[in-house]
Amino acid sequence: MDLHQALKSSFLFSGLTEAELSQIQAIAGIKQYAKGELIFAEGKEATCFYIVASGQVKLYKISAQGKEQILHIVNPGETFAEAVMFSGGHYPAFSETLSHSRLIHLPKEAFLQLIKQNPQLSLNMLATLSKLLRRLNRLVEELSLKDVSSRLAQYLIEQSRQTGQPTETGVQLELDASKTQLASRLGTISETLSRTLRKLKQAGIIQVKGNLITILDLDTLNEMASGAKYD
Amino acid sequence: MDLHQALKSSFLFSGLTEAELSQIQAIAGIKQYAKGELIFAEGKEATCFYIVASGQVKLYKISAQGKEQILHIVNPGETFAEAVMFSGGHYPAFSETLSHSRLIHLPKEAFLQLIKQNPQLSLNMLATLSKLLRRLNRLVEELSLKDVSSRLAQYLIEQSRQTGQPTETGVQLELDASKTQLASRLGTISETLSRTLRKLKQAGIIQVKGNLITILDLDTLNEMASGAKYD
DNA sequence: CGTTCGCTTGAGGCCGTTCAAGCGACGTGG
DNA sequence: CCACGTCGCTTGAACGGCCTCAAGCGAACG
Repeated sequence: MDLHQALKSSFLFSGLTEAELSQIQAIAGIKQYAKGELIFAEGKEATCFYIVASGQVKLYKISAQGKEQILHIVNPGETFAEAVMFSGGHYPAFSETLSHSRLIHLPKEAFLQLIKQNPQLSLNMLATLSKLLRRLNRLVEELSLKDVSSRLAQYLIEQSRQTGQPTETGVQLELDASKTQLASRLGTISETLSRTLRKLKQAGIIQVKGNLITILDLDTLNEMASGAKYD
Repeated sequence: MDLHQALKSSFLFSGLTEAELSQIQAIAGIKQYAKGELIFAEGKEATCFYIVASGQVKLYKISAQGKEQILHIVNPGETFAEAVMFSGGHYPAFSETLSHSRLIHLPKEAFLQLIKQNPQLSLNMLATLSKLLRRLNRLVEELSLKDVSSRLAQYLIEQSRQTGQPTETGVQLELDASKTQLASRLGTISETLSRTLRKLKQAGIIQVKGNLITILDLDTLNEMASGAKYD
């Protein structure tokens, strides 16, 4: 996927004319990153925002004790750190590649000029930020009000909706990151995730083979995701 | 504060001409709410967003077990539920007045038209959403990575910066809501908050008199807020 | 073949919640 | 004016979910 293609495939730029895309392309750059490379640190001065052309990026926070909480995993075609253009001059979290990645970077000031001139771009950006808000809203809800089982159940359901393959026994899904990363995303640690998976497996709700999971009992899983207690 | 004044004093409408303000005023309505009144329920179809003219509003989620997590407390001049205009047709949380309040409501569709025609309004809205994102980012960080003592310490520090009064012994601040509400905002319950306050009091870090709190040892409080463990 | 890495499993402990009771302030009605 | 209810807050005891620490295991890789 080249720069032009990548820009075109991103939601943020949908509905723009070729001429407008060219304007954006003119200020964009692309760069390769190795796996596990730091893109920016929390608190660092923000100069640009990013689009993932290929690979995978995680946004995360770290506690004083070293525990990590993943805020978001960014997949190809998606943007991140958009919000730095409109408030605050510093990145609010850490960002790191999960695999070999190619990232398009767009300088903050130049892009801000384009937004001011382009109403459609403004509206797309508003929609993008709104979606982020909803996602974070749900993350807060999960962390504060639900236990690990609920969060895992909810994640499995969502993942199965997006990438699930029906099989004889149930819907099969593939974890989109390592179990350690998943744990961090669910606001817990790998040990606890491992135990929780085992619990669901022993209860006959799911089946686990490496990072392939088959949902055997969707009804019970739905109940758990809603926060009901499970014995 | 009348409707025109309230609109004018809101950040969202800063930098607009009188003519533009009139356009907004034309589609706005105002309504009185008693204390504890529900403004909208989570999942209800979203028809408009709101500005607080007077009073106080809480946005919150509720777990299946009945535990409440406050996402945000909205004060006069501030807006809420803006994001419903750009993504999703349903309110993502509950909303309820904390005191007798007057709220301006702006119908979603009509306001969207104004935004499309007004670049400055778009930019203001982008800035508003960005701030919300930052706030939620921090809430996630606190809930996931910090214990109750840290969260309380951070809250006290922020509150003292905003509304603190210097006294002989230290900075005095007033809790902007009941302790039960504060607990919900900090992601805990009133019992735990009560115990945590007592712990800080006994350690000589703060002094508590009703909802007046004096910070005696800001240095230690800062350490606690950063997430360092306290013995 | 040794090392590293991701994952799993167990034991132990802590933080925060749940359940329960008590207290003072406040408002209402007898 | 007092009795009684409610409400917000506090305190105690006990439980439980999740984290910490520690060890072991298989797979990948140099």
